[in-house]
Amino acid sequence: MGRAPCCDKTALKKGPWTPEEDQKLNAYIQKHGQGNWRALPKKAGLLRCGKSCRLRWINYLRPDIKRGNFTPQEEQTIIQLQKILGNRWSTIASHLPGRTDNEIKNMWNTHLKKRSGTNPNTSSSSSYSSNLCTVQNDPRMNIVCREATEQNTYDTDINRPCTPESPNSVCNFSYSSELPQLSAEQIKLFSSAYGVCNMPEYYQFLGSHGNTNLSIRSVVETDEKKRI
DNA sequence: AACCAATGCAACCGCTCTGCA
DNA sequence: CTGCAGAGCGGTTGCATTGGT
Repeated sequence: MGRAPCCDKTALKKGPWTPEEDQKLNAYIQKHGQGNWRALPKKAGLLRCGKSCRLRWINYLRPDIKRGNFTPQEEQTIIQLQKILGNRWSTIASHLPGRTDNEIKNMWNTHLKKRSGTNPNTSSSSSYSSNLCTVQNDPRMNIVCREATEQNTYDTDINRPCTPESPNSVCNFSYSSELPQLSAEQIKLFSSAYGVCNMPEYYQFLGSHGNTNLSIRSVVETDEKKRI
């Protein structure tokens, strides 16, 4: 016995959306808001799977979607973040307002992958599921994160804010004691992804802690205090 | 003009994650 | 603690368009 299908596919329409369907979906969400995608198609009078409706809304109909070509700055951001995060498109998309994960993924696969010279076989996403995953392939980038299965203090969702109320959201990156410290360039890359700090100070701070375990939150907090 | 290959994008599929009973 | 349902994510596919011969 296999997994139950998410919806009855036999009676559902597939393929490109028509303007009428877009209008129905749009009208329904304007009136009732997002949520309960499974029930939405029926209520909105659409012969579509809930997943399909969600995708259509998120990637195309949402009012805050930015249309048109990517700016060079956006492209740079994608390249940098992909180096650090791997193919975590939704996380990357959260750094680019108005852009969707699907759009970014397509952009990467069709344009940026070639330009950045990334070998698809060594992308960090493939190593992400291992117990200790190296964020970057450069052996000097010794930021390793422990899987949640090993330590509950690590949270794989970097978007979730680290707050005192949710200690499990602390991103506990540890620096292996046998390995050299990060280069300034690597720190810059890392920091630009998280938007956390002022380079020279941050580099000094990390350098001074290069051989100890530390949490990103404490780095950020200490750095902010220093600047206040 | 006709054909074919390459490209780009929208949408689908299947798996994982999360919240809740 | 466990199992289930719904939501979310990333990889892949299919098709329309574009460019080259």
